[in-house]
Amino acid sequence: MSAIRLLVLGAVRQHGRAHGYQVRGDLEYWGAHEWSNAKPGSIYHALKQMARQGLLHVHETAPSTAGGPPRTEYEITDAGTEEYFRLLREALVAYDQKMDVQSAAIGFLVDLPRGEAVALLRERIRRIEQWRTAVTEHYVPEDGPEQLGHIGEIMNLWIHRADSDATWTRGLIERLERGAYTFVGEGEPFVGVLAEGEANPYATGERHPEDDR
Amino acid sequence: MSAIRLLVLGAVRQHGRAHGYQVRGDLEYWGAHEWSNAKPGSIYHALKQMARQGLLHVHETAPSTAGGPPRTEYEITDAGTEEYFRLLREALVAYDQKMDVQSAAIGFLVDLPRGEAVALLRERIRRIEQWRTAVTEHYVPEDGPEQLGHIGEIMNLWIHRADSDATWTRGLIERLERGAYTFVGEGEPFVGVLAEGEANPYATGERHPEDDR
DNA sequence: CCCCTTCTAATCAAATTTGACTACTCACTT
DNA sequence: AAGTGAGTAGTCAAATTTGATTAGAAGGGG
Repeated sequence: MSAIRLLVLGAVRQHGRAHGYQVRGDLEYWGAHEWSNAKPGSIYHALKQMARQGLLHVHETAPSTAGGPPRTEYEITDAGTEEYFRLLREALVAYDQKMDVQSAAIGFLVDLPRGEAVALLRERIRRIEQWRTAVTEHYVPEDGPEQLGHIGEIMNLWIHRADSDATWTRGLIERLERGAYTFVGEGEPFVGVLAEGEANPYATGERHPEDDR
Repeated sequence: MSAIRLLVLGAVRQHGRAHGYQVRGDLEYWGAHEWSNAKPGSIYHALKQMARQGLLHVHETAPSTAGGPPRTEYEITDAGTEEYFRLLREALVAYDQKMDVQSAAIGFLVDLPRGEAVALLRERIRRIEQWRTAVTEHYVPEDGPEQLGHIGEIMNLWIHRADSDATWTRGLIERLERGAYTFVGEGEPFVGVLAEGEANPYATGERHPEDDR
């Protein structure tokens, strides 16, 4: 699955109550439109879908205070909160080549108690190592890896990525154990949302380097 | 874009003439169903779509020789071949966090002359470095990276990945320059396809470790 | 001979994603 | 007074992706 549900749930939750454009703004602030499918269409779709599934509650609201069509506000429900934490925990432990879910999870990491975050990251490392062993055993033919020819390079790439990812995760754990960042219940939380009316330095249209792909 | 078009075009091209199930088998042999969206539905859809766009030529063929519904065979057209090489070159130089396109490109690397492959990989490194610089400058706020709080870890992860990817690419270039693998025009090519009737050791259903995600 | 499983080959509905487009307001300019 | 551009908020059709399901043939056991 993609990261869109986690991202949208998390963004709505941080605001308490948010309309689509606000969610979109937050995710742009995070740079999420660069590394995930957090584009307008996907965001609005996810909001509607999750509202239908009872994860979000819909408030019909007065026409916009600042131009544009009337906006619909959403609020996270209990079921939504449950789903949010389920997705977050899963995203943290799951090893996957796809960056989007992992990046989203890092963004919401501080919603968990520090201890649990560290524990989940350790579990992540364990799974990466397990994955590595299994893949190595599974994809190396009996007659030696040469049998695969250049196709073996694909596996090589996976392994390299997995190792690099494990290393990075170890570094993060270390930083967290040294007390980096403010986790839930540790005082004034860091909020990655834009204040009302604050300009978004990373908004779309400013041209990011990645656009050149 | 996803890797499905490159994968399907490349698979059909290697066979000269192939039906959907054959393409599916090849991609499974490569492990592509693990790291890309090469699932039955997507493969058959891509075949039809690319046939409509003139990249593939359709042969209506007699009912299957071995059970199941009649199968449709496809052959790559000149336009398809052109598109194939365009996609392949693009995939090799483009830096993207998503593994699927890159893995697919590595799988078809030997369809290019060795010299060009190396040149494209060098260009890839150049782009990764450029991306790295741009991202670093762009996402570090004036008041120091601390402003971003734990959100900065997302950027940290990207950078780590980019560096690791560049390192891996350098390693591959080195191996290629030492003469590894057989490229187009260098004699008997390595074919990553299943021979008629050969059992697929990596087929779906055998349970791969990654399934545990 | 009938039932069950496996393999072959593909299709379909539903969900998601994309990219372009609509429509409205405000602040300026010509 | 009309036009332009930027920002706000969201919709829509088309394309793609997912996951389940269909359906025929072959093989084996009872």
